[in-house]
Amino acid sequence: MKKLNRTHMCGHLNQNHVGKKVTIMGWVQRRRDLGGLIFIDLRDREGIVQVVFDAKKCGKYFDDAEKLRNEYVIAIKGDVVERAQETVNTKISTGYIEVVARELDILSTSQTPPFMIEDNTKVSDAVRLKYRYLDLRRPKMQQNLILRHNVCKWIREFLDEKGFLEIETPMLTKSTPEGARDYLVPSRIHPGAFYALPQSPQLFKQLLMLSGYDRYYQIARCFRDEDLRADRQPEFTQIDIEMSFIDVDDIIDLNERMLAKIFKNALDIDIELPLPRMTYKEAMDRYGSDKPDTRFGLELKDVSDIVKNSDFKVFTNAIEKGGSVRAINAKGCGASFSRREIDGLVDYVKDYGAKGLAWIIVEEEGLKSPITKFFNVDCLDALLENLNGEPGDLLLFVADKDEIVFHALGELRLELGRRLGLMNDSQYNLLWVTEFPLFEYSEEEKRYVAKHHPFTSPMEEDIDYLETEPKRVRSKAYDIVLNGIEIGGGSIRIHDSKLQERMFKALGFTEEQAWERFGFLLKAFQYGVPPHGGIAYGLDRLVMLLAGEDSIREVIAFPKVQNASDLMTEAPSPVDQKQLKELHIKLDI
RNA sequence: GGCCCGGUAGUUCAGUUGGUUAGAACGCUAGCCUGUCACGCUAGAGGCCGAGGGUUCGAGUCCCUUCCGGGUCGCCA
Repeated sequence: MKKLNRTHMCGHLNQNHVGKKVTIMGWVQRRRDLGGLIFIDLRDREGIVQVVFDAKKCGKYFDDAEKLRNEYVIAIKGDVVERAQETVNTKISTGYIEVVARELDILSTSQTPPFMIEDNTKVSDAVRLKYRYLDLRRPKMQQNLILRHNVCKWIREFLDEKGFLEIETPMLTKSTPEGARDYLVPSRIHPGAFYALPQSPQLFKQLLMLSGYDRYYQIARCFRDEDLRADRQPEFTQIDIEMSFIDVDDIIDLNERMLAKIFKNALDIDIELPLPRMTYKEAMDRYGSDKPDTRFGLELKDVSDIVKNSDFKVFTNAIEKGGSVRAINAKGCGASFSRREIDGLVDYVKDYGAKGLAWIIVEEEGLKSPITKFFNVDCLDALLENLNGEPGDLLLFVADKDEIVFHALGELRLELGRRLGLMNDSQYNLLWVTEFPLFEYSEEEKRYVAKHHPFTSPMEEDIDYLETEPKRVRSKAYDIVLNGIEIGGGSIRIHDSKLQERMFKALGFTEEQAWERFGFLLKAFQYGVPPHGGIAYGLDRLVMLLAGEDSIREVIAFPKVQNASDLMTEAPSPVDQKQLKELHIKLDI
C-alpha cells in the first residue's frame, strides 16, 4: 500500500465531513470485534473517532484489522458516514459519524500497556510516572498540558502588548547564601568551584532594569533543593516580571488585568477588578495565614483581653510572655462533633506546634468544657458575646506565642473548612496580601532574615525603624493568593545603594560579606538605578488551579517524586569515575 | 531529620484469632459472534504476597531491619 497522508485529526471529524474521503492516523483506543464486523476507537490529540471494518468494504485489510490491539499506531483511509439514529454515541463529540475503513496501514504495534489509556483509569502515581509517556497519552493529561501552553501564550500576548521584553538569564550562575538550598554544578575548568542553578532570576532581572530595558519578563525554570510537596517540585517554572519607574499600585494594576485575562480565557470567568487587598496583619489576625482562603468564614478572634485576668494559667502565662489567646467559633460543631472528633482536632493542632487546644461546647443548658471552671461568669459571658457563641457551637482556643497561635488556628480553620465542606470548588477568590514584614527572626540563625528577599524595599514610613526596631518594619512586598494558595509574589526593590547597605547591615552582614556575596549587584547599583519592582508567579501552581488538579505533577510533563528522583529515567544516578575525575570530585559516602 | 499510611496477578484491591492448593474485578490469550461503543458468550494463562532476617510445628498474616510509593511537620529568601 502506498504511503498515506493524513487529512484530518480524529477528534475534529463531525457531520460536516459526511461523504468525504479522509485519512486519519492515531492510536487504537479499543477494539470491539463482532466477528464479521470490527469497530476500532481511534485516538489522537484532538479526540476519538469510531472506525468500522466490514470485509465487504475493506476487503483484504479485514485480516489486518483482526490483528489490531490497544495502542497500535495505524493509518486509516475511509469514508465519513452519518451514523444511523439508533447507533449515535452522544458521549463523544464525533459520535454522530463514523469512518468506514477502505484501507488500513499498521504503522507500529504495541505491547499490552501496563494500564488502560483513559481518564478514569485507576492506577498508582508510581506506575503512572514510571510509564509517563503512556500516562501523557491520557486525554486529561493532554488537556492539562495544552492549557499550560495556552496560559503561557496568553501571558506572552498580554505582556508583549504592554511593552515587555522576554529576555533569558543564565542557568549556570553564582550561589547566593540567603534562601533555599542551591543545586550546585561543579566546574571542570575551575577545580573546587561551583555554579549554582538559579533559585529565581532575581538579581539578573534587577540588573536588566538598571540596564534600561524598562520592562522584562521570562518564563523561567527555577531550582530549589528542598523537600517536595504536592505543590512543590525541585525544578519549577516562574513567570518572572520586572518593571521600572513604578510603585506598588502599578504592578498590582497590571497583574490583575493579566490574571483577569487568564481567567476569562481559561475558565470563562469574569474577575471583578480591582481585586480585594488585605494587609499581612489583617490576614494573620483574621485567618491566621498570610495566604488566606476567603471562600469561607470561621475567622479567628483575639480574646486575650477577656481572659488575661482568669485563673487559667495556660492562657495567662501565654499572654504574660507576650503571646496571645485566640479562638475560632466552629458554628454548629458543638452539636455535631463527637468527643472523639474533638480530640482529633486537639491532635491536629499539635502538629503545628500548639501544646493544646481548649474547647467549650455551647448548649441550651449552659457550657460544657474542661476549662470553664477557671473563668468567672462575666468572663464567660464576654467570651460568648465576643465569639457570637450560640447553642450548638464549638469554641476552640489556642494560647501561645502569636506565631504558633496563628499557625495552629490557621491550619485548624482550613481543616474545619474541609470537614464542613465549606470550600466551593467553582469559586475563585483572588486576593492581594500587602505590607508584609520586611524581616522575620530566625531561631536557627539567631538573627533577622529577609522575609521576601534582601532587595525588598521597606515602606517609607518605616525606614527609620530599620536599625532600632526591625520587627515592625513593613515592606513593599505583596503576594497574590488564590483560594488559600500563594500563586505569586513580589516587591518594589531597593534602588538606593545607601538603603541597600543599611538593609544588609540589619541582616547582620558585614560590609565585606555583603560585597563578597552580592558585589556585582552593589557595584552595578553605583551607576544609576531606576526605581523598579516586579513579581513572580508559580506557573505550575497557577495552571494546577486552573485545571482543577490538586498536584502540580498533573501539569508538568515529566515531574519528580517525593525523594526528588525521576521514576522513568531513574535520575539521579551514579556517574563514571572518569566524569568525577574531570570535575575534581572524590566521593565521601 | 521526625511522624503517619501503604506495598499481594499486568492494574486496582480483598485475604478471618497465624492453619490445606492465595482470591475478585478489569486487563491479557484463544475460539464464536455483522451495529458495537465499558460489546457479548465460552475456555484459558498469569503470583518469590517489595527484599532480608527472626519467632513458630506452620507466616501474605506476628517481630526487627531495609528498600520503594504517598501524606505531613521541619525546610521552601
